[in-house]
Amino acid sequence: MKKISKQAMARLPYYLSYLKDKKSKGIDFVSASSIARDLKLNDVQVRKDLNSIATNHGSPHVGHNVKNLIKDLESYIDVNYEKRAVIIGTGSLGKALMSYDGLDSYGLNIVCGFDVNKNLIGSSINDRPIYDIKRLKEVIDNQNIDIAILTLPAYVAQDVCDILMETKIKAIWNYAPVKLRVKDDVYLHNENLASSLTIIYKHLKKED
Amino acid sequence: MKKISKQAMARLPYYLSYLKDKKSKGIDFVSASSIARDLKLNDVQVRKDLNSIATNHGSPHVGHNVKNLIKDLESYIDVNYEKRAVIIGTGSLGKALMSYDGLDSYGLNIVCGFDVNKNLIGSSINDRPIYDIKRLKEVIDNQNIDIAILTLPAYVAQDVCDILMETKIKAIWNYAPVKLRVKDDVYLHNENLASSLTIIYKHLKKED
DNA sequence: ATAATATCGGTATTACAATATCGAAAGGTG
DNA sequence: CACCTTTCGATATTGTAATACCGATATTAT
Repeated sequence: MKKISKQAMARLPYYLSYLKDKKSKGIDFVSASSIARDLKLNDVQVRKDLNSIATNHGSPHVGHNVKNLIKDLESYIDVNYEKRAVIIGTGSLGKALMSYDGLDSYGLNIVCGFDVNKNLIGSSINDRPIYDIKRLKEVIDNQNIDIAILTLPAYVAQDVCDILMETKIKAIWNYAPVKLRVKDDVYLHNENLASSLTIIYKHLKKED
Repeated sequence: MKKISKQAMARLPYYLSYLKDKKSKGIDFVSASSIARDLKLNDVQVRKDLNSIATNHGSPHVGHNVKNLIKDLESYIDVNYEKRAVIIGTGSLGKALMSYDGLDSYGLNIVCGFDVNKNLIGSSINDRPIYDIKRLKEVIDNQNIDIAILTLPAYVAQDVCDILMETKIKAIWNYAPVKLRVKDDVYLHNENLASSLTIIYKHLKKED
């Protein structure tokens, strides 16, 4: 499998969703050109992306086999292998993500949540228990947790992150608006809803 | 105000959060170099970003005035002016975002939700009512809604989007994994949690 | 007062992703 | 059966954002 850019990686779920839709409509072949048209991408870019992940080539005037492409994408993204995650911080965003099941189809299993609030500890959201944050290391190490989703206030994020560095965690999906220090072997991915809003606002102002 | 890139725009909330933290600790001046160190960015990049949005220059060996920078960032991002939004599709993700109040401080007011499900219509989440999706145009046009947040299944997204094109909506924040067709004067911003997951998964696999 | 140092802003340069161009191959059309 | 169209993959080229470099300036230290 070839190495592809982050941006290309981010496009894969769009291809997957698009192809599943085509498959459900009984369409067996699609060309890179038509994908590009429908997803508003450049056709060369689509071909490059697909070539990086597909095991078979497309053929001129026919395109790619839809079922094979789906299989290739799913295997490349690795949706069929269970990834175990925990949510740290069950405030409004953490609660929100614990209630959200939309990533199930990507093999993500949110096992439980953690908090410091005594009133929340022991309760559960969407059938997922909330534990005392003191149990972080114990739970992560014993329950084979791969991913920690950080949905907590900025000022405690680094402290919790430091505790995580003592565990077997492999990746952190950070929603706090800070850049965290992590060990080299832990992958850090930053998400920031405010970043999106900032971009949207700029476009609102243009019209005013 | 100079034009800055999308990526730079996405960094602004990090600067803002960082500076507010410094301010709360009683720090009055901060250098671009130290910001770069702490946020793990390149110092030249930070200077370029700050120069684009700041009204005052920083001075050598002193840095920038924290309070002024915060003011400049807030005014550039436009957090003090209320932006009114609706959530379309109150499934698990829509419900999640309606429960989330973290964007209040960015001036985002989520006014209400919309759904087709008779059981949900008339109820409310986090004190925000859920209306019948048939009332979309009426509510958006009469209540000065700027932003529509789309949290609905991929196969209905374009249909709803087409209805939105008949309203006064100014921007769409799309969480459905499809690329929508919109009018030129409506700004479309795509968000895809699966894109982030895809990138994270790739790094998990490396270590295995 | 003078030297050392940290920081600034502006101007290259580099790196990387997106796009344009091209010849070849497969299928359809007159 | 020859020709046109669509699509392919490979190889430039372009465009944009990140980074490195450089001279200038302000503060601190000797």
